Amino acid sequence: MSYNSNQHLTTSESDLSEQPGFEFTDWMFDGWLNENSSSLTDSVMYPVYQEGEVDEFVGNTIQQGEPSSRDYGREREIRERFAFKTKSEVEILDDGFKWRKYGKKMVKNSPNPRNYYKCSVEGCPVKKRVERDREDPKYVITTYEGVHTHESS
DNA sequence: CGCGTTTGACCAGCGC
DNA sequence: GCGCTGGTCAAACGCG
Repeated sequence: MSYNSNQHLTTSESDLSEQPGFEFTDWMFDGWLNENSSSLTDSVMYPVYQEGEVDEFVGNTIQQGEPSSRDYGREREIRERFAFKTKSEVEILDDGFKWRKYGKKMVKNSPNPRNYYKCSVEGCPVKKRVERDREDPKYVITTYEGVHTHESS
């Protein structure tokens, strides 16, 4: 756990539906750790990697599936990974961490690019991906991978 | 100058 | 092998 939610406004349904951006909170970490997130109307977090199983977005729901063979090899390293999607006009959501973009890719079956970010804090291994929901462009899907080795700044 | 973004090149896995 | 794909690197560039 590396986020001090007291410094930021709390997430609420109204905040998320009104604001183009949103605030990252402990709830998101806790939700996935408890493996069952509470739900907000416009922002739902989905655990995507737990106990060697991979859940994937299928429309608005999650389906469990086999981990890809690529993931198998890295299972231990990327245990801490989760995704959530947020209704947002912008993709740049300030979650309290400093990110450096290091790549952009067009992915198959989606007209939208996927952006790759890395936490710019020295030695911190955390990465995230940001892309628009393929069939509902009003939503932004963010996937976090790893655990911060420091506090947010 | 220091740091972040952009962008095409590069790489590794997989399927054929 | 070859080509496709998703992920990363890094050189160039932009900007305070």
